[in-house]
Amino acid sequence: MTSQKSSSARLQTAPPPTAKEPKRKRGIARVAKLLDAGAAVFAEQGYKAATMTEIAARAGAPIGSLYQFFPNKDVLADALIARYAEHVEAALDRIRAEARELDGTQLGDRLLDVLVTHATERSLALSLLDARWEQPGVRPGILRENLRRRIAEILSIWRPDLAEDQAQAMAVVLFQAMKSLVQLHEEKRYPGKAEAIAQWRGWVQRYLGEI
Amino acid sequence: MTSQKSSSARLQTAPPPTAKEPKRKRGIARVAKLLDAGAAVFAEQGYKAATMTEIAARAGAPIGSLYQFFPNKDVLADALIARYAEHVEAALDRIRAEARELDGTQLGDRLLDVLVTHATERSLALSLLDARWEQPGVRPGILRENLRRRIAEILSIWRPDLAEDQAQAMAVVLFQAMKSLVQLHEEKRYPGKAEAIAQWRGWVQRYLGEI
Amino acid sequence: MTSQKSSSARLQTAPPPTAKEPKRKRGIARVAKLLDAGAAVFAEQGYKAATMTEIAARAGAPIGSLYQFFPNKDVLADALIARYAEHVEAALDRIRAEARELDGTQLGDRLLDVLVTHATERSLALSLLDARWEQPGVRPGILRENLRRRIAEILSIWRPDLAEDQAQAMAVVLFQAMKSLVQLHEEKRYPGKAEAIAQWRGWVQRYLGEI
Amino acid sequence: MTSQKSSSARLQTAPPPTAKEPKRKRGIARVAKLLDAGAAVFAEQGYKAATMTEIAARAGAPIGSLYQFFPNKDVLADALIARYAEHVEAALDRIRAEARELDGTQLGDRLLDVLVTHATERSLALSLLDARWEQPGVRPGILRENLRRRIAEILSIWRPDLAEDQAQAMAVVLFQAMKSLVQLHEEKRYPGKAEAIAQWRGWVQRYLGEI
DNA sequence: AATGAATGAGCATTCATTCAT
DNA sequence: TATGAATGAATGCTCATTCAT
Repeated sequence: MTSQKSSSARLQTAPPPTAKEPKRKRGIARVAKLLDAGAAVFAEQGYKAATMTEIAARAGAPIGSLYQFFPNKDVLADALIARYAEHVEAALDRIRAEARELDGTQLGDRLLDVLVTHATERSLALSLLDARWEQPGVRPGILRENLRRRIAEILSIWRPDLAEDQAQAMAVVLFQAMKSLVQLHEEKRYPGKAEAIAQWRGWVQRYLGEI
Repeated sequence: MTSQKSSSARLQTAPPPTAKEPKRKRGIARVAKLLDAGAAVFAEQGYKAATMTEIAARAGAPIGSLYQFFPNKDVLADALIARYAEHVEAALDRIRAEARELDGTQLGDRLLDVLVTHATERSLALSLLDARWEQPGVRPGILRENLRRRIAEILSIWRPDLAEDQAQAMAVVLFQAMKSLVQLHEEKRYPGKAEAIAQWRGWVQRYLGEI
Repeated sequence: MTSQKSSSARLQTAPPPTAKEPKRKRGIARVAKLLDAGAAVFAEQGYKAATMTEIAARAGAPIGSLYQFFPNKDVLADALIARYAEHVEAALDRIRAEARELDGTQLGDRLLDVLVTHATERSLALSLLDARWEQPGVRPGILRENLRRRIAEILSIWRPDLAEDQAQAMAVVLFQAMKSLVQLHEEKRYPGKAEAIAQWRGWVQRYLGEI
Repeated sequence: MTSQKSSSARLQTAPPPTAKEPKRKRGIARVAKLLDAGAAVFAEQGYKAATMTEIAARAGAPIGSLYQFFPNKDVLADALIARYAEHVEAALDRIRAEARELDGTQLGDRLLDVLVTHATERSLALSLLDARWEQPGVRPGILRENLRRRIAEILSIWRPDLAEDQAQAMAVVLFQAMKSLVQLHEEKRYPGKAEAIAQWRGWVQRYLGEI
């Protein structure tokens, strides 16, 4: 009575659903549109409030198409995280490659830019990196962990004499500062915004300069 | 968000629904319990995922009773914000009263503590102060604005020579730092947590010390 | 991300959903109507094809009401089985009480009547007792097992010298004969129906008479 | 069940969709595989729960290919019935050819074997011959009618002095007994299974022996 | 006034069927 | 002709809110 799918489903655990790679040109464009729409809606409304119907509508796609590629809401969210993670990790890798040649001010700037550029994804970042969402073993937590580790690595390359746990703690601080800057950017308009953002940057630069 | 379909709505503007003030002792206690339950559930699940039924259940109250005092979910959320605002504003007022006698380190500590103490409400704070909740004219934005203004006032009292827009920008930075510390606290457990929190505090103290 | 309900749900396994007992008069009547509608629709269309919407509509109830009492389709089906089981088991108990005084013809007739009377539930029986539906540990299988055991008991009381496994095998045969008679009754109209039903009865009577 | 909304349907009656006869060797093999897969899936899950996608997948064929030969689910089901009917009718024809030389025991055995052999199709038979499915003018009813008529013919040949309506009623009884034996076989495992099956056979043999 | 059953719009998801490639 | 992506109506189920008791 309980779900009972294909007979095999009773024996082997069904494979965890994953995003399907589009094969034809049309599909690739559509998946991109769906991801964009998903990013926008998740960012605006949060995971729970975002509706698959609205995401599909905003992508100009029928609901069935959305489900063709992303068999459920979780998978879509994961795909979004993965896409975002790629950007961010690539950016961090680039910084790492040149870390040795940067001074504190430069490194601070470069790190802060990682999350702040890509205006499109900035507000998604807020959702994705949010510590709430948490469910053990699920993506956002892994992403945060991952990013913090990469930042710590950059710090260790940058100042090889830094103790490992020092680098770790600093990475946490820096990562928080990076997210905070996004928050400062994203809030709609408030007195002192521009100046505050400038101060925040300066603050981070000094934090690294003092090492 | 407010759906409001009472037939009269077409003719006269219906009065905006508001939380009902409890009159008797019994009511006061019940409202407190409902608010506590609401805070807990909103904090755990977020606004959308929180259900009125669970909130009532967790308060040990019948659902009808919940609606007696809070005619809809929005009103409950607003009431939660208001209650939280009271705490926080009171705390800021206390700091303001003694601002003149504090040095940078002390002021930093005191400000940071404002959001971090009250462990119960800490994760609610994250929800409430989140820039994403935004809905034009709705509470969280007003609260943020309000708190930033008060912080600016404290700064002006503390360093009377500070230009007004300087104080304003610093207030934005400090408020962001305060929220960030809550985030650092609230995320479940991650390497470097304790040390990072300590560094964050030190960072804020220095920020104020440098003035 | 996966469902995440009340925080407790993460720790304790959520209690398996069960039918809610109606408390007020209105509810009792409504539940009865819902069960009748469910019986009709399940009987006509089978478990999978039956839709909750149609069941609610046929009971003249809004869908929400259906779910108020039967939190999901499985629970409704289980309740139906339970209701049916009660009738049938009671009928078998009555036969058992007088088994000793019956001759083979009488016992055969009485057993055959158990499933055939209650015209309303006759076609539900076909669904419920159907060996397909099967899913280990789920109701219909348990019901069949149960009924066969009771029939075997009746046989043992009726002819105390019967070996236990003899009684068991005979119970299987008789139970199958009982279900078959329902099938003979339920098929809409076909040549020879009345006479065939009579022969089937006679056949069963002789089967018991020969013991 | 047939939804049929081609625009032409409003003007000319659309020709009822039918299974397409495969022309080439490749097609014949593929159709056979599709039918096998269909039989398996329908048998396991029932008509409604079986999905065209799974049937195609299990046949290793693309879904488009399935629809090439069977323009909708009903047509596939009908084709399955037709294929099954052929087997069974052929088997009955063989019995008819030698009916005159059989005694009751032998005839009973031969008839019972008709549905019980072909283990693969046994559980499909349960689905196909099931009196629910009924939809006016649809295949399973016709098949049942057909089989009963053939059984009646066999009886008339076997005992030429049997009145026609006597043969008819007996055919109904025998056909029911044949289906019941399949049910006894198909139910997974239960105490007394083997012995009950033996008794059922004996019972049918005696039924015919008494004529 | 207090309660909790009743309501139904809305949500995630499935799947028969079509049709562009 | 053969394929499998695309489509959207239909399904099971939830939950804010109302209202009879």
